[in-house]
Amino acid sequence: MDSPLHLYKAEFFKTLGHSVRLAILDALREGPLSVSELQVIIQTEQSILSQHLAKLRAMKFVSSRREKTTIYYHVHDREVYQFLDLAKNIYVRQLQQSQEMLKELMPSDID
Amino acid sequence: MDSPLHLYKAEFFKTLGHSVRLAILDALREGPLSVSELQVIIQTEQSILSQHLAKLRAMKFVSSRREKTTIYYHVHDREVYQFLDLAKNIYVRQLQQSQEMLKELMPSDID
DNA sequence: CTATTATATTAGAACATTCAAATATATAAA
DNA sequence: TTTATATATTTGAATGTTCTAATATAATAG
Repeated sequence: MDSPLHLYKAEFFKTLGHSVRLAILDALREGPLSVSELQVIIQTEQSILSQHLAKLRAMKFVSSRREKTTIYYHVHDREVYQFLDLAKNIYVRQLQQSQEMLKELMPSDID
Repeated sequence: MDSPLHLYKAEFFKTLGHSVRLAILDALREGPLSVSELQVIIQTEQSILSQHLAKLRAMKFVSSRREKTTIYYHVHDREVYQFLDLAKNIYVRQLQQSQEMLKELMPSDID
């Protein structure tokens, strides 16, 4: 049951399971950005950003190329955006459902 | 940057980031199954299975209904399968790429 | 060479997740 | 009731992840 492939799949999703890493992928939607450009957008410590980039690199979500001292990152396989958008459909529905449950509970009194 | 929605997205992916939970979703592809049926398929401790089912329930990936003493689980939103299949395309390509890199390194000698 | 800029890596503390075992709950049958 | 069966929850130890701070590397300019 816990075949290497199952474990790999789990790693794939774990890699996406962090808000900073999702923010990085979002930021790279329109094209490559350097680490310092990402730093401005994502508003996070240099070393934290680098660590998260390392995880995305390890899982081949992103690749980098150097230009003088600047390193530019880009998304390796643009299909991830289709994938992230499909995910969005699903979790938006999940959230809406929670909302509806809340509304059903709320309207009368708070108890 | 770390808005509640960003954090929710991350939780969504984290929930998928475990081989047992992925195996549960896979097992439920063809329709509902009881916990004991899942236990046979996934070959895991009762309490561990229950704990993972709880996480999938919390994130609304699955719902359950009771029939006498048996509890049947089903996938809440079948679009997750489209989504999981898209994910598969992506990580299979990622794996292939790693394979190619390995082959490029191997053929000559081991050093 | 040395200093500077950009980025990466490492080490350890803080925090979160998972697992295993024990216990709890819910239903039905006897 | 009591017992049996199916599943869920709780607790603490083991393990894994993230963050912070410090240090390392790589390229260039001076």
